[in-house]
Amino acid sequence: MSSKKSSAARANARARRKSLRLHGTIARDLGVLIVSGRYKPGDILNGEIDASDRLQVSRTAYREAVRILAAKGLVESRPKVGTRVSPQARWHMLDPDVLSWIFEFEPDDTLLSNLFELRKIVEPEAAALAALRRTNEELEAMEKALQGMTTHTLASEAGRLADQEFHSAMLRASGNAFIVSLTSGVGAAVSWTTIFKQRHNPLRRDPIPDHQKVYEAVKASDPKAAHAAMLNLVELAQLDTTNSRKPKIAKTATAARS
Amino acid sequence: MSSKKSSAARANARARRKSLRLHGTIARDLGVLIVSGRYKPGDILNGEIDASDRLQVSRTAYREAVRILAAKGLVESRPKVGTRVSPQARWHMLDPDVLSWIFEFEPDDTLLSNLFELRKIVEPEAAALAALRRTNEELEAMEKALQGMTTHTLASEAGRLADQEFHSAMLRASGNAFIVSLTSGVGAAVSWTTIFKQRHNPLRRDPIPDHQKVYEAVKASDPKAAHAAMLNLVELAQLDTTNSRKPKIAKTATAARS
DNA sequence: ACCATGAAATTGTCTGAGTTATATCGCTCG
DNA sequence: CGAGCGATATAACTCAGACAATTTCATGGT
Repeated sequence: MSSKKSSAARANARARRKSLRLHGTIARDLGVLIVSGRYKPGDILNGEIDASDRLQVSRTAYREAVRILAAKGLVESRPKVGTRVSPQARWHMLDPDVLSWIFEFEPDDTLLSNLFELRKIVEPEAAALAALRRTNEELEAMEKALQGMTTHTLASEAGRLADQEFHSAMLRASGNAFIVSLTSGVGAAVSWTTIFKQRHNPLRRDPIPDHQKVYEAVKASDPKAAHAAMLNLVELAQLDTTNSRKPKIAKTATAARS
Repeated sequence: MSSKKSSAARANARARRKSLRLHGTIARDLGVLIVSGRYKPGDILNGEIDASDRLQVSRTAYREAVRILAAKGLVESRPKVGTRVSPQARWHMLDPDVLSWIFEFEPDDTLLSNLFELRKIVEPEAAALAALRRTNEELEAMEKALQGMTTHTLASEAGRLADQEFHSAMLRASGNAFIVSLTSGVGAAVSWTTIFKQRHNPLRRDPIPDHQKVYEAVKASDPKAAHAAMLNLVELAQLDTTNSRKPKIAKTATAARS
């Protein structure tokens, strides 16, 4: 009786944002615990029965959550030994969910700079490819995104999405399916950049002209110029996030460890 | 009665290689059907009951398989509508499993050249970073892999693994977690290169000296030289796979795009 | 023409039982 | 004393069947 009534309440309480099912929210919760370091590689999760019991969910839901985590390389489970957290090298760091779980809290400085490092490697080349291969359709998508960035303020939700869409369209225009699949990574970084800037840093300069330059180069089918403009754009974004951080001693993980 | 006896037989028959569980083999089978184009984006899979019935497995196992596919971006399932194949842009192309499913059969020419395109972008930069950041441990791993490539023939399983390990160690030495997570992609390409060469193409030239050059540059902490040597290495590998294929109409993506 | 209401279909969740794989321990044998 | 081998315990794995929740779609009322 009581279990039936509380069931709906619990489910509602869990499914905060988005339309996540129960197994989805469990996967997300566990995933965040793992990528945030609360569970460390090598650790063994509680058995299915204990864990599902503790979370007040059925073993089915818990197992499906674990399947999701395993599919993303975060855990590995074997009979008789249990489900253990995989070493970080096996994690699918560029998986959109893993990435969003990492950015759920203020991410590690190292990880953030690593992400920008990859962006600086890939995005300029992607822009160069886009200059050679873009279709008119993709070009229009970029232009539309640019317009979105001007009409809405950049700090707003709509502005942030427009920024993401600009970079996303650029990757799509590269015509390379593997580069396209890096969209989520770029999006996470873009999103975090604006959020961070909004919180800690007054608008340093208007980034729209920099975007415009990339667009123009792609429109003119000039790979070299597109490469240079995109590299410049990403470097500026990185400055906005990493440069002016408060020199905190140890806010999160470092202090809690050992 | 009969169901119990046949159960073990069926499971055995499915779990061909590796220690895949039932849900794993189902996920793999469905995944291959999707990435190979047998199921196209927008298609809706049979309902859980029909599907699990057809495959002679429980609904639980089938559902867990679908969870895996959903976690990799291949499908999306909603109540009342069903489980539909996602557009290719949402697939996690760099997921190790997705990649291996793609390479299960002779992969698409376009996809293969796209993968090499990404390698040519990332690996040289990774080598340059490795030249700056490598630890002695990682350097030793590279040297060990090089030795493995010389002692075993390259066409052999051991030789192929050594080749993969060389590139893997290089990415690890870049010190960038996101670059490390691209290891599977590089590994798939390397693996496919040697397999293809073995099948279609007599050994064009000894690739070991080219590997050696990269290693020397990294050892000497010379990023520019490492970059150049790695780029050369990847380009030669690409030649081995793409160049001497039957001359279809168009070589890569350029023609397919309007 | 539009909005509300209900029914149908599909995935989602739960329960409890039985099965299978595997690490560990203890035994025997060399 | 060490190495191989078999029983055992423990975890994940699979199954079956029921019920709940969600969303689409049609239907009827306004």
